Amino acid sequence: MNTFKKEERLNSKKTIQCLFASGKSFFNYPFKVYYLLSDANSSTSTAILFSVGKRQFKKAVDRNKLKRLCREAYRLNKSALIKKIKEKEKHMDIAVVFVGKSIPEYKEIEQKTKKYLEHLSSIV
RNA sequence: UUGGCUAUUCGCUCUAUCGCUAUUCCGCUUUUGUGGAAGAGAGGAAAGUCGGGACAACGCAGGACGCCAUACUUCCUAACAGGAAGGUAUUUCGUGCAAACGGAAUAACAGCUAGUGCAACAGAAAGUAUUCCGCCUAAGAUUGUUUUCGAACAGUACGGUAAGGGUGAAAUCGUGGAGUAAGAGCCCACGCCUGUUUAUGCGAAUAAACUUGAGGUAAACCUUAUGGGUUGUAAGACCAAAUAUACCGGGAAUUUUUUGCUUCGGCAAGAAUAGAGGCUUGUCCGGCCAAUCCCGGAGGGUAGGUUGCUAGAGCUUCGGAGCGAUUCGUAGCCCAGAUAAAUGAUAGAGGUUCUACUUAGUAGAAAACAGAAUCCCGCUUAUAGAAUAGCCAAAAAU
RNA sequence: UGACCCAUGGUGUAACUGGCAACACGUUUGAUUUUGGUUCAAAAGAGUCCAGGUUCGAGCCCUGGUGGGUCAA
Repeated sequence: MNTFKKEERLNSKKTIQCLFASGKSFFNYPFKVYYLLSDANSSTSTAILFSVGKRQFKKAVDRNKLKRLCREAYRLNKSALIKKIKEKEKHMDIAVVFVGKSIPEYKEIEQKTKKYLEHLSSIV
């Protein structure tokens, strides 16, 4: 099922700081992706957060909309990555930062999301 | 009919699939987790944080001052810098010969007759008025001439004069008359304005009579009246986990210490508790502040959860009170509660507006401002488009 | 979420208690020099973030907005 529960989201201050400090990153315009691989220690295999900067988008409406679109795209396309990580018995923290300066269409976001998910699964 | 302004109301709807957030019910397992079902899930401004409350914590009691806010009147409200009704002033439109009346808009609309201050440049003078130009020579002063030695005539300003000129944003009430040497609210009439009294009105005020003649500026200091303690839900309360012992509060018991004498029980003298200093809402008054033991809190560390948290100055219907803001009663309803941040995506149908084709259908396009974070009441700002009412303007028809 | 501050030539700052918006650097032109720099002489460049109001007169006072920044954790 294409669910997206709270456990799959990254919401601890400590782990987020750890991720940005010691995680690796790559660009895939309009996204910048941070990730950190570790051994499996919890029930879930991935935890992700989406971020849109206040500098690019001043209005809260735009930021909310972008985050929702990104989350929707991830929810519908994440199954392949999770499967692969589960086989290897690992855990991955991911942070996706939106770097672009205009709001793209949903289809465009979906394509880019697929790309970076493929990249991540190849790393695993 | 079109356009503008003001006020009020609304600000896309429905269906399917896949999700997210909490709630209720059922099943399985049962600390909890998991599966299914049901109905619910951003706004008129959620924004700005500009007023005002609710709620909470804090101060060692209390008082004075300071500071801040408000400012025509009455009413409404939990309260307000909000609203309603009314008054006054200004602007504007209409009617009218005019006086005036009516409509609309705007107003930080208490007090310079409480005190202090300020007014560049220009100008004589910017505030107890004053003589730069001008005007006058009546009285007094002074110069000259004449002289019947009483004075007369002609000048003058160091005399009189604020009517006129010029300067300025502003020049000591305005217009007309009387008056005078020339002039002046010096006097008179009308007007404006200040105060008092009377009448009407709850009141702001209005009207009449008498009186006064006094420049502007309070979004200058200030005065008067009224109100305000300060800080804010990241306030605060609780649980779990964690635990060296600085510091603080409360209670208990005593005074303590130095030197000298001693019969070792005490006695005598001095010092400390005074002052200074510190703490206490912005200041002052005022208040509190030595050491030992016990109890409690707190610091450090760990950084999670619960609560506060959403049933309320709540919404809707009907009826009453009031010009109105608003309020009273009755019946019904439950309407977001997230926490690195839920309220979304896709597809289809319909409605609205615009454009094109063409003549009532087809095709295409568009849909603003904007996202809860303790909650309410207002204000301000942003806003595609739609509806209703009033006013204004233009055009057309009758 | 709450509290608060600032905005003036291209840049950095002034402007007392409302009265001609000033200074430095930079820019341009000329002189000096074989040329450049230094130095000297001159010139241009703003109407004070925006919109209203008070006032005879606002950079300054008042109101509303815009943009930027600071603090509390």
